[in-house]
Amino acid sequence: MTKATPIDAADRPRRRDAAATRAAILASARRAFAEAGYDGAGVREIAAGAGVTAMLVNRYFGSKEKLFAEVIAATMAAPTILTPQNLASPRLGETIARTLVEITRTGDTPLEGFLIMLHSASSKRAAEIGREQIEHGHQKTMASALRGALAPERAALILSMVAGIQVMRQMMGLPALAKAEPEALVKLLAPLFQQLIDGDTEASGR
Amino acid sequence: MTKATPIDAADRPRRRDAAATRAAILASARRAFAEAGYDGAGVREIAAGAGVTAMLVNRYFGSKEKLFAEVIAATMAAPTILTPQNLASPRLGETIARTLVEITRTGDTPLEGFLIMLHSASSKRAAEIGREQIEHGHQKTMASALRGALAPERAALILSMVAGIQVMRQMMGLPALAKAEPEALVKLLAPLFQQLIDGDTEASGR
DNA sequence: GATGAAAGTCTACAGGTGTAGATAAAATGA
DNA sequence: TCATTTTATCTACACCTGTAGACTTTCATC
Repeated sequence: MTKATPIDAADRPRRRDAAATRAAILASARRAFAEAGYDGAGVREIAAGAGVTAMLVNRYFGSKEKLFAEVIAATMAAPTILTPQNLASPRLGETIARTLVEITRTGDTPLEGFLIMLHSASSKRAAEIGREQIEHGHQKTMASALRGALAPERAALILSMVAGIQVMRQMMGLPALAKAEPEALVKLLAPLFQQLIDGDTEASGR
Repeated sequence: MTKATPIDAADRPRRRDAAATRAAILASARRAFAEAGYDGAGVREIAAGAGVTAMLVNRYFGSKEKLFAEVIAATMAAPTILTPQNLASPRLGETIARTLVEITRTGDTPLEGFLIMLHSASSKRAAEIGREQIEHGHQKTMASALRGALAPERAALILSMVAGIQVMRQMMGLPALAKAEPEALVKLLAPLFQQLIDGDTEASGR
């Protein structure tokens, strides 16, 4: 046998380097959390993925909870489809839809933070950490960029739709979505997103 | 203090009744799974909620996994907002939106099956059970009731939106949604659902 | 009232969890 | 080359998990 099941550059007996080890643990944790959620991913498993021992994880991050918080913060900070500059695009609805469909098809990383959060939402503490990050990292940013009434609600609904699609397509693997023609989904979703972005119609009229 | 924390009719030393005990366990399990998910809810906890011992749970249901499957089947079978007869309504979009908003506000039971599934989606086995139920209990029913092209995809997207709102409003507790004016959310959501129901616009035009 | 079956509980096990403290190995300084 | 500090591991501990087998209590029927 070669080794255990190491990740990336962790297969060679990495030279003692605190920063690199920390990064390796963070990367392994990110992957493990995305796959199994907060409760499902064990510290020993995360450590093994980074090529170290479980105890080192706590030594670097204090506790599993703090490690999770840092992973969430890191993944949420990465640029996603929901960046402010994207909000300037004219056909933003289609952009969001297309990116979302593509990401949920390939399981790409830009929305990994969201996925981790969804997988971990059953844990109360993890949900709390995730909500904080979503609220400050996405919802408020989007809301301030949207014009018109009910901006916070509209922003939150956009995030809800993203979350819903991720749940059904990536987590549940609902065949109708998982095997759907990507372009067809984009055509269906684009006007929905656009509608929430514009916030037109009877949003003001009572 | 009265007793421990029993449920419903389990506070009085229930007369020995297999059917009633089974039902009590099922009810307790339903509540526990909805709150903590498959992994989060323990057999002992479920049993305590029904006023029995953990071993009795396995005696009645074989295993935790089988108990979960039965809970899911029961909650999914209950009538929800997504029933076929509702699909005949003219302003169905608004009906769905209003019901969804109301249910996610009060935490009412009609969508509890969905909530359980979302909380349990991190467990692979639980997700598999849930997907099967969703697919056959909702998605296919809806799809066959929808007219026009891409019916399966549109049905799945409606379910995705329901799931997304539940996640953000009930599980994450995103303030912008949790504290939003119900009627405002309905006004925002109704046209989105209606659009997926009608399936009009450029769905056919390429 | 005794008997047999049903309903429920007790004890226990093997495995897993996160984490604390002491210990070993490697790198860096003198 | 020796000493010191950093980096990483070993051992261990409480606790919790789902579940199996033996045991005790209650009920219904003869």
